[in-house]
Amino acid sequence: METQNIFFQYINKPTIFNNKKVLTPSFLPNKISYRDKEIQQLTQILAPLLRGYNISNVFIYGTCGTGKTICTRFVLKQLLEVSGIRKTTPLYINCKMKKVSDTEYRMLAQMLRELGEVIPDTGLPTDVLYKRFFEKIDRTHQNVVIILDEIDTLFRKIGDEFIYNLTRINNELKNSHISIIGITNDLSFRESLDQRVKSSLGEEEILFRPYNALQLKQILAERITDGFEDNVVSETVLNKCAALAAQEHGDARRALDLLRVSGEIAERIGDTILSEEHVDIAQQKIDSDRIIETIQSQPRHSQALLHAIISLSDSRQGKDGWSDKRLLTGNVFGKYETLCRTTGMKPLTHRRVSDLIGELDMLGIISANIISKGRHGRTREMSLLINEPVLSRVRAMMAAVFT
DNA sequence: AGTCCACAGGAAGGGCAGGCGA
DNA sequence: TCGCCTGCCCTTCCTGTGGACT
Repeated sequence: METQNIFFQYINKPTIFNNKKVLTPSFLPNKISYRDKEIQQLTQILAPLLRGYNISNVFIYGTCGTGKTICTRFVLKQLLEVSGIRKTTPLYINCKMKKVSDTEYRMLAQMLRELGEVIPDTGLPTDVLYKRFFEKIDRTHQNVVIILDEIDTLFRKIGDEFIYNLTRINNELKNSHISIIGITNDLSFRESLDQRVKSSLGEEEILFRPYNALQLKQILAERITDGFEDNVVSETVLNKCAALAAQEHGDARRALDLLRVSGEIAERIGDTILSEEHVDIAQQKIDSDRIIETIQSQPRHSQALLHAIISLSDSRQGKDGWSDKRLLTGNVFGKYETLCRTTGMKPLTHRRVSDLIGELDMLGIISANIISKGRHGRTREMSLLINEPVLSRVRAMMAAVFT
């Protein structure tokens, strides 16, 4: 008897998606709603490139999911379609990516790789990388537009010297020009910049305001038409996704994620129409997945540290008043050392663990504030920012890793 | 007012991995 | 192949800090 391929059931199964790509944040539509003014501003700034003129650096800011990145990509795509006197090359770098923008070396290496160069992870002096980068650009007679997404992260990690070097180098280029488009969610970021960087980077500024629920609804409706089969998404579900995302400061990316994940959940359980329950499950799943992925990508010692924090936090539950189990650096470090010993790991030093605590804080997994206990010294008091039911998933993950 | 604690966090340096050039 | 150089991760050493305690 002939055996059937195990994937047949999936091939023949009817899908509720028409084109799932349309529902991903990376999809670039032909038209972007409610951003005409911002697109026009950016177009005007970039337009001189077509005549071979140099352009100003641009600083784009606005909260999460307000269309900063997609509008920038949209305008650059349009620009590249109309060839100008001098070739334009966009270099897109997401500064939040680990192992990409942690150091000056890695940033330069990433930009050179985007330009087609082969660069080792380590071994070369940083000034050699600078030299190669500028030679490469100058040799090829082009306008390089460097888009630094989440530029605030870059500044926090490696300071402003890198950007300052990039902006200053235009004086040395004979045949090419570098422009920077800095994108950030952090509205207060610009105020914290060094004056000399501020003056060179923020020559032009564009502010993206959050979408309201009605605008989000319209944006979603446009994507639903292409993304889903007919009559899969009801008005009620559309309203719910738009309303939930509007609560998240008008985050369109969040709204799209909600829709797509809701669809995936419905499809997996064999439903042909999206319901509000699918959206509820999707909302939980998105939050949960983001945290789990972040934790999984951490080095083993960071995970052990988090495990120690969760264990301490658990054993504190139900106790009234502050006991010696408070999540203070000393207690957490003690627990971490014990955990390392039981699992055969060599514990890192107090100094290093202190930095790891800072990193977990920056990732939004824990909150760590410096407090003074007077005569009993200064320390950091931590609290977990992960709530149930995600915390249960994290506990299970930790148990699997450290037993 | 001075002391003291328990760290925070800066600076310097060691070990390792990897590239370069002779 | 080998010595030298570099970046990265980590340790070691050190100074600074805020507020309770004396």
